[in-house]
Amino acid sequence: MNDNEVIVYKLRQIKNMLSGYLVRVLPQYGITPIMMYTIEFLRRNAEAKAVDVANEFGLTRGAVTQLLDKLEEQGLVIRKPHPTSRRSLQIHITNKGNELVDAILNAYNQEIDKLIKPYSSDDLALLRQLLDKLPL
Amino acid sequence: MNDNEVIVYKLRQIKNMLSGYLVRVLPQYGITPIMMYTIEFLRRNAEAKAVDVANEFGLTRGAVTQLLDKLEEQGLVIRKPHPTSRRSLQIHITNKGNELVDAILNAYNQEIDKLIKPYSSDDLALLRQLLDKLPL
DNA sequence: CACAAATTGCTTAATTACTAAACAGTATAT
DNA sequence: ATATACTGTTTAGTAATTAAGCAATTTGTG
Repeated sequence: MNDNEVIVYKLRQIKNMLSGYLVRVLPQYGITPIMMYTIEFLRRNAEAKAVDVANEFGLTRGAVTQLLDKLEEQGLVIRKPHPTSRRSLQIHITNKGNELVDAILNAYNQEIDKLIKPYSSDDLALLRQLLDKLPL
Repeated sequence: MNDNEVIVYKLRQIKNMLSGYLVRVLPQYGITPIMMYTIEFLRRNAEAKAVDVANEFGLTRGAVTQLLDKLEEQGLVIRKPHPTSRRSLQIHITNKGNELVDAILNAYNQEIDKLIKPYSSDDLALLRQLLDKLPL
């Protein structure tokens, strides 16, 4: 295999490892991947409406209604009136929601840290430089 | 953010990008991620039984029965009698199954290739060396 | 301005992927 | 030989999702 093929293969392995970890661990926190991703998305986009969540994840608006129902039942988010449009929602993340996602991300990042444990600090700096070039 | 944090963040972005691509593209091929992964697993483990598929993906045996039903309906695999144990199955991937997965992997790898397009061949060699150190 | 068209969120019925539990046939171990 | 374990299947139920339609609101246009 040439460099290119090996790199593609390794990136897939990284993806499978990370996906697998999330799927195994999230049930312990009582939420699903889409619930986790939604809260993360709302953190990065505080002004996002329900329809934005639908577009971000390729869900229907109906699915988002029910997703928000569950998140709200668990006290992770609160639906609020939108400040400028009465047909839209503004979705507020509760302290509980933020703390839950922080805890999950913390555990998740520790898992990823295990991956890069073999690297020296020189390697890490080099890897960072290389990853910074990715068009993400 | 220090090197470590940036790397963890970038690895997550890579994972999200790859997962998202698969989820968007697989429906066009008429199969689901688990169907795709199952055929890939069976390619790497020609002697695998249904119960091995269940263990590999954390499914119940009942779920695998139905998964194989679908794969067989679409002509992607064939259940065969196991050569040594009459209570087990041997699962044969058809030409159609192999060709389908080849086509998907080809498209998928091209997508990943886009990611690493910015790299010079020196960068690629370096990146490969670094990725080779990952404990995967 | 008036009113048609588009947007937004919600509801409901159906679909899909899955589990849990029970079953039948087969293999293993004592 | 007989109990125990393994393998795959079936069935009923659950959870996440879509599609389609509704109501309220907003936007665009004559």
